[in-house]
Amino acid sequence: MGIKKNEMKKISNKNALKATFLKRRQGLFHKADELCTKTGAQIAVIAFSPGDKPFTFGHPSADSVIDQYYYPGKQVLEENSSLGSVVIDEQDEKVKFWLDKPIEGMGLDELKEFERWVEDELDETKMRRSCTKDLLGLNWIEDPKLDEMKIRESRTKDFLANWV
Amino acid sequence: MGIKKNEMKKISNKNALKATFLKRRQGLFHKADELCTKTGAQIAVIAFSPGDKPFTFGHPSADSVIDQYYYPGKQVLEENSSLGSVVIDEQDEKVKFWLDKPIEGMGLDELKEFERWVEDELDETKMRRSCTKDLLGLNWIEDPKLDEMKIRESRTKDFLANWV
DNA sequence: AACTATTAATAAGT
DNA sequence: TACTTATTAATAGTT
Repeated sequence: MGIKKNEMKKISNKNALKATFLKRRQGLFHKADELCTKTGAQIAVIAFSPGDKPFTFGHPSADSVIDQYYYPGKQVLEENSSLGSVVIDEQDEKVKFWLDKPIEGMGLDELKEFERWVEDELDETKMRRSCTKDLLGLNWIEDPKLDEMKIRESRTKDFLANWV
Repeated sequence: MGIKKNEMKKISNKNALKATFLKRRQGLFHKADELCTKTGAQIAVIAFSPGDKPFTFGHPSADSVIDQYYYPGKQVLEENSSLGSVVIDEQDEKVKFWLDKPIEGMGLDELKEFERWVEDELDETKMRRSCTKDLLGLNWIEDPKLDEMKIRESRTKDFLANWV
C-alpha cells in the first residue's frame, strides 16, 4: 500500500523510520482492536519502537492476556488471602485452611510448612499461580504492600505447544 | 476491505467467526512481522481465539519482549548474588557492596536496610529489576532455589504513559 | 499533520 | 478448505 510497492527491508532514514513506526504501530493496534471487536478474541500487543519505547495494546488488558498466557488456568478461583491473590483451580479443605490463615501471624516453621504445601499443591494440580508480594519478600511480614509485586512461574514452551 | 463496508460488531455465525479470526489473526501477525522488518521494532503479540486457544507472534521472541516490558533495563548487567540474579543498569561501590554480601548471613535489620537500598536505588535510576526467588521468599534464607520463580514489580500505567 | 496514489487486506462468493 | 474478486483499508511518498 502506498506509492511504491512495499520493500520489505529495514528503513535507514531516521525520519522515515520514525514516521513509519508511528503509522504502522497505529495500524497494528487498530487491527488488533478490530479483531477483538469482531471475534471476541483477547489480545495483547507489546511493541518496542526502534528507540526502545514501549507501546501496548490490550483487550481486556495487556496484563490479563499475558497472565492467561503464562498461567493458562481454565476454571480460575481467586482467593483473597494475606498472600495477595493465589490462583488455584479447585478448592478443598486444606486450601481454605491455608488461605484463610493470616501469614503475618505464622511463625517461621509454619511459614515453611505453608510454603511446602503451596509447592506441593501447585505441582500436583499442574496449575499456575500468581501472587502479589513486595520486592524482597520481606515486607509482608510486617507491612504487606500487596498487589504491587507479582511472582510468576516461568512458563514452559512445551505446555503451550501441546495446548495449541 | 471486502465486499461490504466492514461492520464493527461481534460476529455471531460460528463458521464466519472462525474464518474471520483465522484470516485476521494471520493479517495481524503479518503486520507485526512487517513492522519488525521495516523498523527493527521488537514486538510480541498474544491472541486468544474465541475458543481461548493461544497464538503468539514474537520478534525476537514473545518472551523476551514481555520480559523487556516488565523489566525495562537498558544496559543490563547481571550479577550473580545470593539473591539470584539482580538486574541493574550501573555498577558502583554500593552495588558491589550489597550484591557481594551473602543474604544468608544478614540479620533482619540488615535485610531491611538492603531492601531499602534496593528500592531507593531502583527508584532513583528509574530502573526495573528482576530477581529470581522462590515462591514465598523464604527458601533463600536456607535453601535457595534460584531461577525457579520470578518476582516482578507491577508496572504502573503512569510510568509507561510518561515514558512514551 | 494532512493529502492521495497505490498497494494490501479481506468479506462474501464460488 | 481453498481460491477468487469486489471493495474497502492502510500507508509511502509528498507537501
